[in-house]
Amino acid sequence: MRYRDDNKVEAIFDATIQLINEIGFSDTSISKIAKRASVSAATIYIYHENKEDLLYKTYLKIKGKMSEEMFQGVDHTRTVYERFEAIIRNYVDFIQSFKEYFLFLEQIMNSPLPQKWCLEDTASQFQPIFEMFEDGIRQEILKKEDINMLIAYSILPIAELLKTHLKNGTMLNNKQLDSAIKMSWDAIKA
Amino acid sequence: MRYRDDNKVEAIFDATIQLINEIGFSDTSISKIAKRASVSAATIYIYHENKEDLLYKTYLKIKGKMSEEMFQGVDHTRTVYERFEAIIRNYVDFIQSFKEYFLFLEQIMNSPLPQKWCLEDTASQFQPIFEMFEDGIRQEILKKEDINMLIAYSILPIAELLKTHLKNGTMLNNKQLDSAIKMSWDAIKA
Amino acid sequence: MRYRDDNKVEAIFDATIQLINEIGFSDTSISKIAKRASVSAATIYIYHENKEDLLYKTYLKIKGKMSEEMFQGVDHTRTVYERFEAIIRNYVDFIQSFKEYFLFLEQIMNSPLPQKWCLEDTASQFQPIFEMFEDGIRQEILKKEDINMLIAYSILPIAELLKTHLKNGTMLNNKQLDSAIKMSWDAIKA
Amino acid sequence: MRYRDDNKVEAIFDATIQLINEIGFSDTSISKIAKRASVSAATIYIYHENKEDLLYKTYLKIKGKMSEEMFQGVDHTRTVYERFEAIIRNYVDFIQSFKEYFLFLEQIMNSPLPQKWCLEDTASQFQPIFEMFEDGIRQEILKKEDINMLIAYSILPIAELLKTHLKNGTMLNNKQLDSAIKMSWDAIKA
DNA sequence: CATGAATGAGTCTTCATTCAT
DNA sequence: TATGAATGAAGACTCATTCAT
Repeated sequence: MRYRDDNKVEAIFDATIQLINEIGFSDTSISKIAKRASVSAATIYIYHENKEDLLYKTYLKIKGKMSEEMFQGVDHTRTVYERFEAIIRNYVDFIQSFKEYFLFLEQIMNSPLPQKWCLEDTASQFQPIFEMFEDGIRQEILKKEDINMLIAYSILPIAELLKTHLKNGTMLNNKQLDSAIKMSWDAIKA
Repeated sequence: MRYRDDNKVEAIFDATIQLINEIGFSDTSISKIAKRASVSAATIYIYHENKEDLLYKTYLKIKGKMSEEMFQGVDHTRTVYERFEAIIRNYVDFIQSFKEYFLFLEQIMNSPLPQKWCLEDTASQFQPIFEMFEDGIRQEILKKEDINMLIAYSILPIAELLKTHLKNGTMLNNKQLDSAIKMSWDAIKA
Repeated sequence: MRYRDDNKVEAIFDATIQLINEIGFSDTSISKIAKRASVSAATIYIYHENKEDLLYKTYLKIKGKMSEEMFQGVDHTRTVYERFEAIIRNYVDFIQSFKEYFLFLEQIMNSPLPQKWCLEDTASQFQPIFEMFEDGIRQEILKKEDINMLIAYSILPIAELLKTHLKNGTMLNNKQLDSAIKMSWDAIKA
Repeated sequence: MRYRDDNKVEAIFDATIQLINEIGFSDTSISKIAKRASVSAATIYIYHENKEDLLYKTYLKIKGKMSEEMFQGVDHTRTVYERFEAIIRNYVDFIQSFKEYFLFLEQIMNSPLPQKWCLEDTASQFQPIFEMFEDGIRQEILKKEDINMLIAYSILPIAELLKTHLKNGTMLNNKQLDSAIKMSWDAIKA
């Protein structure tokens, strides 16, 4: 008996993300993914039940990677602001290091797929964000608003900004990033 | 000869938006659109060169509708803050009145299609936003930041918030909207 | 009541021949013909029952034109050889003056369409050829062979030769034509 | 994996030729070919890139078969006349044994397809004919004419004659064949 | 584990034709 | 007479998926 060939699995994962970013959802077929991954289309079905399952697993893997990167060095011993800044800087690093992952996620999140998948479960992965905001509210450092609102005003604008930069092929410099962090903080601070 | 039937054109437009929102890009086929619009698939090709052209025209039409709604009552005689609030409230009205249009746009904007279409031209439709922010900066009311940044911190969070509400089937109440507007202003004011 | 518009009829006729020569049978559609003829597809159905009828009428018209050209100045007062040479020279003139007609005919004649159309009737148009050969045989000037055979050895080679020239974009010069006529005569003379 | 099924390939080949001869170019569709070959339409695309590629490969295969048959027993040790007669008799055998192949070729050669395919390369397959004629001219046995002309007067009439017979459902008897060979020789001999 | 072969169902698109004007 | 609109049927081709090896 032979073992799971992680090279192939990885190649399929990469090909999927690349193609969806390059040509979009509706033009990305299993056979194109297979070709890009230098693998037979049938091989994909060894590791994934069907096309949607492939997308879902790809999505989960990226989301995992993202939360992993996002919360490095973020723990309860730090102040709310320290955690806030660390999370944002980690997020920016993630987006810039794994552009394709990020754009893939954006595309998925704006499609009807998440509805189909009932995605509450993944929320748990982002627990540290909720905790940080809750701590901030409790300590009266942050505005007493719904946490989704705090996210929408502090984290999402950063993502949006980077998205624009990625699409224009430009880079966000340190000064701009500092400004952005300041604006995020201004928007949510009490 | 028969005359151009605008009902058919409209039905195709509606069906396209509905289906893309319901089942997503890759599952929306011309024949499904035709069926939903109670029209022959061939009829679609009378009014649209091909599938992508159909999407593009649909996109343009919605974008037009959106800018039309967004700037009602917004003119240079108003203060920066008045214009700011009006635009945001118009935008919120648009999103809530034409949920499907909004979600369609989000889906398009996060796909690789816009890159293909080279969309700078449509920026002109949103001139009033740029003017408002430029005026605000000049009058030292607003932060001296890149305008994309101001947009990312004041307008997009609102969209994001509403997106969440739409997907959850909840409504944004007046109090929440007032808070949001305040947060937007806090984020960008000098 | 309006009258038959011969310009339109002619434009359709021309467009049909052009397209069939350029892109072939299977790629020539009514709508392409209509576009080339600057006419609505529906207009074609005023003058022709259906697509096959269009082809058939086009074929007949060309065949008529061809026999008309081929027998100019050919009558019983001339000797067999005179008639023979005249017919061949007329035929060469026809092919060179109306290349498209000729190539269209060749294409039709090598398709299964003639079988469908039962084309004995058009043979009568080429009566003078048969008479000439019959006279030649009776006068023991020509070989006592089946007339189709005499045609195959005297007239068809000329057509074949010109076909090659047409496809290469070259011209048959007078010397070559004289040689060809000599070879034709050698092949069939007693 | 499953192995390449040459029966399927052959069935597709046969079906293509049959249909093109029976109903012509424009009515022969991939799905009809598939049905006739008892194969899924998709299977055709495993072996052929597209419809035109299918036609082209079919054409090449037939042309190969034809040259193979045509030059059996034809070599330089034979006299020019011996080679001439052998080639013609082989050709006649080929046409009568593989009527469908022959008619298919005629139909292709009179369509615009060959122009698209730039067919000089296949000329090399028919080298022995050119060599025979060149030898004949050098030995002053044959007329000093362009070789295409010699072909047009000696070989093509035979093809034409057989075409007529095939379409009428009649057979060329030995006496007729002998006459034809004599006429061919008369036309080209010095 | 891996894959080329195979296919029914589906894709987008064009077809020949008719109809209302 | 002339034609844009309309469409069911069919076109070529690709899809996601399965199977035999």
